[in-house]
Amino acid sequence: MAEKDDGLGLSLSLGCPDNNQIQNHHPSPAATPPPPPTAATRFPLNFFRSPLPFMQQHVSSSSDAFHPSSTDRNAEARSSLFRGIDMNIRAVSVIDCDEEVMVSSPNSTVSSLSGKRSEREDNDGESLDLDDDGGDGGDAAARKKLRLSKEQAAVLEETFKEHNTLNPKQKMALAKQLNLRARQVEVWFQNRRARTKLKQTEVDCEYLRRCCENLTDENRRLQKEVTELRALKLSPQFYMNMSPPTTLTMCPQCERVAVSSSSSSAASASLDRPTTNGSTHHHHHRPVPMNSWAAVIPPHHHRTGS
DNA sequence: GTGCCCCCGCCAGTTACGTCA
DNA sequence: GATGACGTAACTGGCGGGGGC
Repeated sequence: MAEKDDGLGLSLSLGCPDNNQIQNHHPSPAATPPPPPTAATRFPLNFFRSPLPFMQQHVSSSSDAFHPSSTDRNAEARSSLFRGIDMNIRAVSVIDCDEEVMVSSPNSTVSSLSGKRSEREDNDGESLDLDDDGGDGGDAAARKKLRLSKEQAAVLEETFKEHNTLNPKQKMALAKQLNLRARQVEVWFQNRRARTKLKQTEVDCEYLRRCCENLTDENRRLQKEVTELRALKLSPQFYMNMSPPTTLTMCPQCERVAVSSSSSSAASASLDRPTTNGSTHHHHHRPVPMNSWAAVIPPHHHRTGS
């Protein structure tokens, strides 16, 4: 499938994953304000998650500020016990919307009515009766799909950019504004989050693939270098006059290893990853060579202090 | 304090419908 | 008009968290 704008404003266009790009591509939700609505960033992938799975943090709590009070939830739950049934199953709602039925027969033949699902259904009063033409009987009409209008989709998108989750009040308000049912708004947000996550996964995969390629190249280069050095082992004079082609350096603070080379693209070999807060690792002011060239380093540089 | 139950929101996976080439 | 691919609305089942008892 050809790469195209999917309406999410997402693409798989990744540059070389150097630190800058990593930073730019995976901005921290906390540190980075929502980007301007350009084509590429209209709906930022990292709206609610870290760049890669191994850096992913639990995000569902990010919307805790919007979570309803228990009073609201219980009130809604109580009232929902007596509410109607979703438009898509009204045609088969041959059972009474009786609290006792709902509770005691959670696994009735009408699976859509089971348990919390039925209780969750909301007939928001003023919302559209989307199955108005329905009632045409038969299970074939059980699910009727609605295509959201462009205006509705646009409002939902705008709202999603502000919060990727909604509390019940926000959901109800939005549903009322769009003349939809709250359940539809809820479903839209769930699907939207899923789409965002899927896209982010694709981006992550692409990023990791490029990292793998770069490391493979670097490994190949180093193997070649080893071979060359071994070949030169018998000519120490040449060896001594040779400038070090590659230096493995280690941060004395965190003992991370980085590769720098005067002859290679050092950025491609960096092993630093962006941190979860979007900042890169602290600067390595005094890299400590780790390879054979490290012989020139005074011994005290390697003290660990313990 | 703890355990149980209920309710809720969310997610992953799936189904089914609408659209388009 | 039939068909397959694709996007997406809607559904299902499970899980974890919060609150009440």
